[in-house]
Amino acid sequence: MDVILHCDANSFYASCEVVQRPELQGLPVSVGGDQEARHGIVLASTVEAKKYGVKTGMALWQARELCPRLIILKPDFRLYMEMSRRLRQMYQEYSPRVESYGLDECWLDLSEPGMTMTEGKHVADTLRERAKDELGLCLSVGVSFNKIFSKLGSDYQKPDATTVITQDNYKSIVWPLPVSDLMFVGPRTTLKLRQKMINTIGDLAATDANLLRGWFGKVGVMHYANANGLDRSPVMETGFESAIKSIGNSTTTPIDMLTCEDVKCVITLLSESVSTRLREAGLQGRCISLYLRDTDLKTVGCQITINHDTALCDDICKIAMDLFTHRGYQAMLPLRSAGVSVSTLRSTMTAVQLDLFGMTIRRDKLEHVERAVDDIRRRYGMQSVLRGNVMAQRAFSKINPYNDHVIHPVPWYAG
DNA sequence: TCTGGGGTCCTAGGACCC
DNA sequence: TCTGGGGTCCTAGGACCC
Repeated sequence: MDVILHCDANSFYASCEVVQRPELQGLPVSVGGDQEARHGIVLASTVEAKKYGVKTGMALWQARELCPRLIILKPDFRLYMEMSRRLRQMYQEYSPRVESYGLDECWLDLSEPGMTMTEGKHVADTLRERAKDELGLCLSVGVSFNKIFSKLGSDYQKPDATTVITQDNYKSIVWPLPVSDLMFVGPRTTLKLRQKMINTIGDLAATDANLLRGWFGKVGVMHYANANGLDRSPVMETGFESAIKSIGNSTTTPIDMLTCEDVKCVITLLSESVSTRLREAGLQGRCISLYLRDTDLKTVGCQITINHDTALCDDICKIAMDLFTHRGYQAMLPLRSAGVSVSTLRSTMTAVQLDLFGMTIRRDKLEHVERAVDDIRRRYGMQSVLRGNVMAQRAFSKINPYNDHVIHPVPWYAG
């Protein structure tokens, strides 16, 4: 029988902090993202903080208004990654197929001949006990016959609960829930569905699949299948990692970017981080994207595909700046946020064609220089080497996209 | 002074080639 | 010379996840 568990560590970031610092137990604690920028948000909160209405995604200043005593901590991703690793290690004792979904969620596939939902629930309860005893973390677990329903089950009751959704009871448990509870049904889709009088997952399940295809394309067909318990996407083998498709950094600056020089400074910093991360991953790419957000929060993105792969900061920065200047984005100044990313990636191991004009040699030299800088920065910190145009811009030079970025991959789209 | 940052996939239109 | 179909690549934008 197919038995799939979805384990969700409740308030993961905040809980990790409390585990490490027991004196915070019982106090309202939140972990805040990006406190240096103006619009830091709440990444996670303890139960005590939630009592005041503090929620994930809320601006930090709003959270402080709701709860003046709120203790706001800087995120410590090293700690979260370590706790995440220990959790996964525990899960792996129960299944050879443990698929991570972010740092705090996993699917476990217990399917095998003779397996039952009852046994699945037993494993779920055991995991919750062990997580509490051995790691100090609280889990909510969904047990079901597919990934979508097990995920829904782990959201159904929290914190610290197991929910079992079977072929026999899903119509009574799942169908009365609002459509927005279904994975991949976000705010926009919910709104569109509501306008068509489709409010519950049951309503969605009863809607003609072709109608949904007409409204939402192939994603609509996926919604139909998910609502009807027809999802059969596999839980990936432990250790499976999907290929990286893009590497990028973006940042909301401490003060608005007012001039082209400001923008250049920020784009330089972003490009340096992206370039270093590409080298670390052994990747290079040929599609360079620029993203900008102005003070009205209007965002635009543009991209260009060049005729060679690159991981050079020099290239990435120059091309991103070309996009900025040659497409009239100066008109968007002042800017609040900017991003640079590289996609259409290839492994550096893949052989490159040598050109006849010495370009390859020149690029090799540049790469040597950039690698040397990587090395110095690894040893003495990111600020140990700064470009001239960056050093000149005091307000932006302390932005550190490389250190701030969160390793938090969320692959898999059931489409 | 109102949602940060890092990703993935899908779609539609245009360009270009056969 | 004109027309149509099909495939692929590129770009912008939308939607979703944690």
